[in-house]
Amino acid sequence: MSWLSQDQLQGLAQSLTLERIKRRDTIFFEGESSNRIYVLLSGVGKLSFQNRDERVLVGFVGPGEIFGVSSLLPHATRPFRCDAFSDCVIGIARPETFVGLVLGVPLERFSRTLEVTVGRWWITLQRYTNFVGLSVRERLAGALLELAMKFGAEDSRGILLTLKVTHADLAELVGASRQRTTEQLNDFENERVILRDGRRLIIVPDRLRELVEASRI
Amino acid sequence: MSWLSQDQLQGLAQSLTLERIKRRDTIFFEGESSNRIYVLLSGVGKLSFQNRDERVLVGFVGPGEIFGVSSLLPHATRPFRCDAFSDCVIGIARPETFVGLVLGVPLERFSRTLEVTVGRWWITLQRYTNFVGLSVRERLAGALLELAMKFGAEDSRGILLTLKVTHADLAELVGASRQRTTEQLNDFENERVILRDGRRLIIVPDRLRELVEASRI
DNA sequence: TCCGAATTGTCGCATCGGCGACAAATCCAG
DNA sequence: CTGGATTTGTCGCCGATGCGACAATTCGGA
Repeated sequence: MSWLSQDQLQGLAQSLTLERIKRRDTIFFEGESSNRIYVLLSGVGKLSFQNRDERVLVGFVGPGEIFGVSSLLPHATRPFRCDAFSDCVIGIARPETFVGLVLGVPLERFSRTLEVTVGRWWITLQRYTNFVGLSVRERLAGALLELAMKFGAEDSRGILLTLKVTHADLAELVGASRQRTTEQLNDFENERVILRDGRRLIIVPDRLRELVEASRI
Repeated sequence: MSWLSQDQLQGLAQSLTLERIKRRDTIFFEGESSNRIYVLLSGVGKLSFQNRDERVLVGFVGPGEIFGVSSLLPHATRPFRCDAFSDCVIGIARPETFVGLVLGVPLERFSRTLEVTVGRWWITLQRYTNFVGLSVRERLAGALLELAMKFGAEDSRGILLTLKVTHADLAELVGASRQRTTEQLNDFENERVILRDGRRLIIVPDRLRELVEASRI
């Protein structure tokens, strides 16, 4: 914790609420709204989430690390859950207090800065973690949906992708072969999940979302 | 760009250097040291990197977005390269100026805060993007190396993992089946890339690194 | 407009890896 | 110390997907 001045350390120590967590107990659940930030004082934490029927272990938290960071983003919910991998002692703080102490800036301002700068990482990380264990079909569905959100224009038939991406681009995006991507896109077209206007894609978000949700039961 | 006050917007506008980039030209390369931050004023950018022999497309950058964010972290190099996916107009700023304007805090302070809070996301994102297109063998090698860095203790024979992880844990971490993970760990043991002390793992980082590097040619 | 280049469509084959099933080894709580 | 629970080791089968090859189509610059 040597990144703080002596004063800051003292201030932080005072505003932390300490708690002991037994091995395998949960510190927070995925989907909860995030209004606390944590410091791991001793032990090891485990970040994970449930993707379809399999657990994805996102990473471990070591002593001295700060976690539960989604509380620093605007209107964020926990994307992962955190369990004690061994017996832990944690410090709990309100994000307002934490940011005020460490940076001397109001949380709201810091939040917004985070959002516009590292927000993309956040989104991208969620895409990648979600993709673990999913088939090409599902990864592609997710990617199309994300593209539609970002580069879509309303159309009578759905959302028109204003970005002219080749199948090879999409393949690189979802980590699949070009051929498989072509085949899957054709399947989607047959199922009316996407339409084509020349080489432009029109996405029917509702149908696509069904596919993605189906994988998230 | 509505997240800034009128004053801030003006200040930012003044300190941005504008540049036009033609489609397919590169804005920055992976591995470069990051000392500039960018705002995409028009066009679309593409973030990608080369993993072994295949390109991984990490994501697209849309108008109004800020990119090249690794320049906000201490001693960072670009993890991805950025190309203009269509003709672009970009604004370039020094990170010091940007942070001063947006937050009114010295860059160094902000950097450190970023590092201890969202730094883990950064690392994790790199792990996940690197894993795309790799075999279980290579993913496992990478994960072991990461664990050794984080939870390792020096040992005469290598790095002793102080974390007692089961094969099932490792499997969840790399997105593989438990059986496959067991088999691969045995292969590693036969190749003397890892050793065992009971159920404790001892990692020989040099050998393991060879495996990971081999995949990165 | 026209032609080479890029993109899309479609095979078949080889392989990686998931999954069920079960035995063996090891651990831990009483 | 001991017995059930957990973890590890090992099969065999099979589906998903990568990859090479090539034709058909479409695009975009001269």
